Amino acid sequence: MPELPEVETVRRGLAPFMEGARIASVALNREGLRFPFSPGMARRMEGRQVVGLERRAKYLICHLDSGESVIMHLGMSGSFRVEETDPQSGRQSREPGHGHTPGAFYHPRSAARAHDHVVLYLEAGADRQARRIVYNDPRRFGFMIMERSDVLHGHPLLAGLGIEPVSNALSAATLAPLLSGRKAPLKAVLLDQRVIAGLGNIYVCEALHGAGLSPRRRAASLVRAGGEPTERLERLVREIRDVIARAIEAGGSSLRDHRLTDGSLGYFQHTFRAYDREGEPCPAPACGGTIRRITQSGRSTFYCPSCQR
DNA sequence: AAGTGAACCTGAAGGC
DNA sequence: TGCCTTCAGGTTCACT
Repeated sequence: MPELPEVETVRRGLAPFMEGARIASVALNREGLRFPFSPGMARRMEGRQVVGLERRAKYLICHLDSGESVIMHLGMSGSFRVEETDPQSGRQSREPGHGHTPGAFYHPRSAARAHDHVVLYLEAGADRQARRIVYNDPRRFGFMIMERSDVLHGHPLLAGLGIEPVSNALSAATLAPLLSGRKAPLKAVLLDQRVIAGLGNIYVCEALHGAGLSPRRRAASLVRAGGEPTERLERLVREIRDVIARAIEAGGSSLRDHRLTDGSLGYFQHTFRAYDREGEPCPAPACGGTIRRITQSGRSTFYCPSCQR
């Protein structure tokens, strides 16, 4: 499901409700997801205050005042929703608009749903309502595990991550040594989280189309023999930054599962130029080509053979 | 060593 | 209608 823009959208949706809130209780509705939940995870979260909600690549990291953090990943089909609960009864509010915080979203469909695996119950406070944060994940490729905050960086899941695309660390100069010598297709290398952390199938396809580069080209072909980045690599970096920024702005792409935490849809999918557009005319100016679909290392690639060389 | 493909799991969509 | 196949935004592990 979610690539970096979707995860960032989720983070922005959750942060106003979670940061500063205290976790009253936690319901784990199964033993685990892709991995078992950490031992005593619910108990270790209960009574703790959320001091920050951070994103790294496609990971969400929830920092608690206990000095522990929860590392979360949405896998292919994970999503969060925020529900307001009646502080008196603890049940769901029935009427929208009554006494709810401005900017807090009311969910008319508030009943528990299939695949609701984790529920965080947040305490009411002086200026906040009682709420619950519900994690739903039909395919269960996502996970939540706990780790001490001071050693988070060294956790095996996070330690090997590559360049964060929405940071100054991403540049042709930093990317060049990572592509140098790699004869795998450019598409495959851009999907490698150890190179750039956060890109997925959609945004790699879109960035390559924007840059006019073939997904089949060898990754090393964007680096000169001396290790210097080529003009093509400079262009690719600009496209990556641009497509990620525009997608975040649009609330991500909603194909099937992705929802903003208020239940609304991202709309970046309407601006796809190549992804999922097999057989359609290439939107590049004066190209006249047709978007093709091929398979590369088991994943669909969408590209225009005419303008992507 | 590096690159490819299968596996994990459920649900939606399309073909017949 | 219903059954079957294919595919899906990710990651890891086992092969070659």
